[in-house]
Amino acid sequence: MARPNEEVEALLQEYADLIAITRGDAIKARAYEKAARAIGGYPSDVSHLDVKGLRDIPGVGKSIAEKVTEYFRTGRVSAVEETRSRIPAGVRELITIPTLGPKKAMTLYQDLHISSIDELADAIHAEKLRDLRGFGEKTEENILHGIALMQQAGDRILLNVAMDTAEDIVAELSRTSGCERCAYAGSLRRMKETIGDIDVLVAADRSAPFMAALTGLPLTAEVIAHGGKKTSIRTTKGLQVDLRVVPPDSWGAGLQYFSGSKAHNIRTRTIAVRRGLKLSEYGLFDAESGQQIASRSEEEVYARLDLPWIPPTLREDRGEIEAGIKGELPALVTERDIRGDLHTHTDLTDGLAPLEEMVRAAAARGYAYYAITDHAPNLYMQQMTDAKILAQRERVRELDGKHRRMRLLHGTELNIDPDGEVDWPQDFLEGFDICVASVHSHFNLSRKEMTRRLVRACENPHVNVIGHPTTRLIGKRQGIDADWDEVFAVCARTGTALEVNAQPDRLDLCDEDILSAKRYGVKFAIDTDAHSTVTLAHLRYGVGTAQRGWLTKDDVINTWPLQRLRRFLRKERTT
DNA sequence: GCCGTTTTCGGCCCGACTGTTTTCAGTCG
Repeated sequence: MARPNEEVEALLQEYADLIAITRGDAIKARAYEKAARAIGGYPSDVSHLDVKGLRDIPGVGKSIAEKVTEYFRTGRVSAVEETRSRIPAGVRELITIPTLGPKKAMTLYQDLHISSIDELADAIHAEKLRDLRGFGEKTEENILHGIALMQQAGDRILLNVAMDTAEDIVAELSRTSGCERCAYAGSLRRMKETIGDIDVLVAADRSAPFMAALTGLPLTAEVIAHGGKKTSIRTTKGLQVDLRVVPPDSWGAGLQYFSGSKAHNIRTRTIAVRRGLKLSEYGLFDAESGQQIASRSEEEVYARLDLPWIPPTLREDRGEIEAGIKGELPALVTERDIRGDLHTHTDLTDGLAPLEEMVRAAAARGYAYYAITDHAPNLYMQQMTDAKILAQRERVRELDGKHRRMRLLHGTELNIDPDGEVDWPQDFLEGFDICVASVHSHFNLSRKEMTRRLVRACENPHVNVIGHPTTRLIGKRQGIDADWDEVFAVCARTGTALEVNAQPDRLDLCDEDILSAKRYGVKFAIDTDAHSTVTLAHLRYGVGTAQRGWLTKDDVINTWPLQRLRRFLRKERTT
């Protein structure tokens, strides 16, 4: 997707943050935030637009359009530079700590000259915050907890950020002459939820041109190591990329080796050793004679170990070797199996694109059906009303089947309140084709209360899918605490699907929870929760996560034909 | 800063919760 849009989004968001931190006009800050989001979700490349074209984007007026063109003309925006010079970058970093906002960050900077997360942690431990107005014991505790949460994610970055960079690099190296094969490997190929560094593999006779191509990329900020077999760089975003070049006839062995996981590779190497073989990144060899037995493709390497090819998303030593030996590997769900998205938003609530645009973009993805599920009234900021949702339903019915014969489902994303109740009474819910229900508040109930809350939502005859079930935000918020075994059992019993939310900072349920839930016979919905046409493409991350949870097509309700899906959506209600 | 007009200024997503205060500021969804 258009990278320039993301650059501008980040820049405008930064400016909005800086305005908020410097106690500037809050409404102005919000205007920049809104424009940032609009440009981030804008479906075509904004670097090709002039001021007039930019102003056609909702939320972008004269001032912001001029800043955007200034950015593409000069690589910088003077107004942003000016504000940056007054506020160290570390102060902005402070507001990424959950519960710490712009006001507190500015107080910390002005009164204690704190301008980094480390300095803040030190200051708390030295009890320097005690005298600050607005800061108390609990605040210190919350900040430290927030910092701990962020450190748990460590230096790892979200899947989509790594994927964008990796795909750029692979595309670039593939164009380099002499390239026989090129792919990313490592945890990215296994679709782990966060990525430490990017591994890229090239098959070629000569390595030098590829090493040079990598170190010469515009995104390369620093060369960490530069050799004949391996080169490591750090990107401008601080992400490490390791490139390895192997001879073409070692491609399969190299890809297998560098895809990992470590635990999986230990198992495959042990199997090799037991057979008098040796497995390395260069191939499978006879241990005694050193004769090369297999190496050209992954399939060939696995086959000589009497294993079927194992999909990378399963390679975690979580039973895939045993399943492979028995010929019981699951036929994993793929992106192509998905017939429709069942959780999406429009600009009627907090989405960016109007209904028609979302529908058109969904149809372009080849979906057979598509659900629109805007927020329900209890999420107050969304200002939903009965009249608005019913008017939307009329328009959905009009558009049904009009784009590539794609069928439309009219739904909503309900809010599960602390008692497990949802926004609308049963007779009103009856009018929806599908209801997703999610937790959006009261994250800190006791385990018992939270379990009861989710169980009651599942028992609601109109609730079809529990959206982002744990509500975790990777690196930001821990998931809610519930007796998940009980919840999974109730989901299976009531015919309530659990969502695999594909937003890269959610991936919720996560792979391990999916594995647990599947044992109870739960069904799943892989949804994007898209708020723009662009993010419909995040589906792949949901599919990757589902694969890591060993899901097959049959486990996932939105791979089913519409008729079967509709039967599922009726739950136990008899009609 | 943007938008949409009753075209040139007034409104802009609203309410809950938390922790700090002693009546409310800050953060979040």
